[in-house]
Amino acid sequence: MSFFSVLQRSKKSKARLGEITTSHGVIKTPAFVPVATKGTLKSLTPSQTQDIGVQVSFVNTYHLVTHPGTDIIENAGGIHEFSKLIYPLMSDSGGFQVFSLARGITQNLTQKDAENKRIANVHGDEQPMVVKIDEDGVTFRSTYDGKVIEFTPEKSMEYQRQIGADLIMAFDECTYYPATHEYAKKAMERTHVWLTRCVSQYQISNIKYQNESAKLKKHQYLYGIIQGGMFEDLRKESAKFVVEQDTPGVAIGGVSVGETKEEMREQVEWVSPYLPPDRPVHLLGVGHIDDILDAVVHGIDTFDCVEPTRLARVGILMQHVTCNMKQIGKSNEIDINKSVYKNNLEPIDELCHCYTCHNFTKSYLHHLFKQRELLGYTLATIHNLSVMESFMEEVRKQIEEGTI
RNA sequence: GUGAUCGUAGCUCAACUGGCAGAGCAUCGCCCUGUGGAGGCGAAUGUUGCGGGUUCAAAUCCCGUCGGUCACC
Repeated sequence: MSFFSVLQRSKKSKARLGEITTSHGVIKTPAFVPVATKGTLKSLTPSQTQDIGVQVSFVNTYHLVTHPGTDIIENAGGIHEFSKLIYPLMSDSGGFQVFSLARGITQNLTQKDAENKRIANVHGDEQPMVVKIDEDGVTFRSTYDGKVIEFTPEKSMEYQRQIGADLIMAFDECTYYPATHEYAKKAMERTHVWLTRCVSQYQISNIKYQNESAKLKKHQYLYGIIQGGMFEDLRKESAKFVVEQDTPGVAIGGVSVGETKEEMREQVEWVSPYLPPDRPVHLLGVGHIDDILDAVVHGIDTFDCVEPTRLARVGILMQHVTCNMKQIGKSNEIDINKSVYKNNLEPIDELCHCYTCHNFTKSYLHHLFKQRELLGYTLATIHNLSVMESFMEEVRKQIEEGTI
C-alpha cells in the first residue's frame, strides 16, 4: 500500500481527495491537524479526540526535547504509546520554535543588539536562552532545567526518530517577518542545505532502524519544507529545490508569521504550480477556515494550526461554517465570556452535533468560563474541533461532488 | 452604655507633613494562524458614608451624625 494516494482530482482547481496511510491509521485528506504540542491535545483525553473525529495530531519536538526529553519517550515506546494518542501523528522539527522564540537574535540588526537580546522575545512560559545560532544549527539553554540543547538537522531527525511520530518535518529556518530579500534568501539557502542533511540522516536512520521499525510499526515519512519569505522568486526557487529532494511529503513553512491574509495566500499561490502531484502537501501553521479553503484549491492536503484549540481556551467558540466563502468570517465566532450569554439557554451552535452542543447551553458555558472551571476548556475544545472536523468533511465531500 | 478604630470605583485596597483621587480584580470593546488554560491593547467607572467648620486648597485637620468592627462594662 502506498503512503499517499489521490482518490480524486478536481476539474475546477488543484483540489484533491486523498489518503495518507501510516502504520497508525489512514488520514483522509484534505485534513485538519490539531496541535498537541506536548503530547496532549490540551484539555482532552485521547478518547475524546477520537470521538470528535480527529484523524491526526501535531506534536512538537522542541517542547518534547525540553520536557520530558526524547530518551524518556523512546524508552516509553514512542509518543503514541506514551501519550495514548494512538492515531497518526506528525511532529514539528523544532525549527519554528528555535527561530520564533529567538526572534530577537535572528533579526540581528547589529552584533550588539544580538548580544543584548539573548533572552528570546516570546509569549508564554518558555523563554529559552539562545546561546548560539550558526550554519550548523542552534544551541540554547532550556529554561526548564538549564540544560544546553542543540538543534542541528541531524539532531532534529534523531529527536524525531525517538519521538516516533508517523510524519516528520525537516529542520528549517522559519523566516521572520518582515525580512529583507537578502535575509530571506540566506534563510532559504540555509534551509535547503539543512534539508539535504535531514534527508541523509533520515536515510541512515531508515537503514539502521529498519528491523526495529518493521517490528514496531514505526516507519516515518519525512516532509521537506519550502521557505523563501515574502518573495516570489525565492518561494518558487525553494519549491523547486524542495520538491526535487524527493522527500515523501512536502510542506510550506514560514507563512502566517505576521503578514496579511492576502500576502499569506499569495505565498501559497506562488508555489502551487511546483507542488508534487503524487505526494502529500502540508501547510504549516494555517488554520483559519477561509485560508484552508483557499489553500485546498491550490493543492494543499493537510493543515496544522493552534487556532481552534487556543481560541476554545479563551472562550471564542466557532459557529458552523460551510464552504461558501461569503459565509465565512468573524460572524462565525462568538465570545462566550460576554454577558449577553449569561441567561442564554440555547446551545452554542444549533447546527453542531458535538457532545457540547448536544448537552449544554451558552449560559452554562458562560458560567464555566467566568469561573474558569476546567470543564469549560474541555467543552469548548470539543466544540471547536468538531466544527473543524465537520468543515473538513464538507470540503472533502465538495471535492468529491466536483464543486470545489 | 463607655472607649478605640474604620468608612475612597461593582469588589479588595492605595493616596507622604493638607496640594490634579489611583491600582489590582470585576465590567465593556479589540487582538491572537508550525500552542499561549496565557498575555497584550483600549474604554468606562467616584457626592472619598452624610452634614457642617477651618483653609488659597480637605479623602487627609476639627465638630456633629449614621454605619461597621474590636475592647471594656
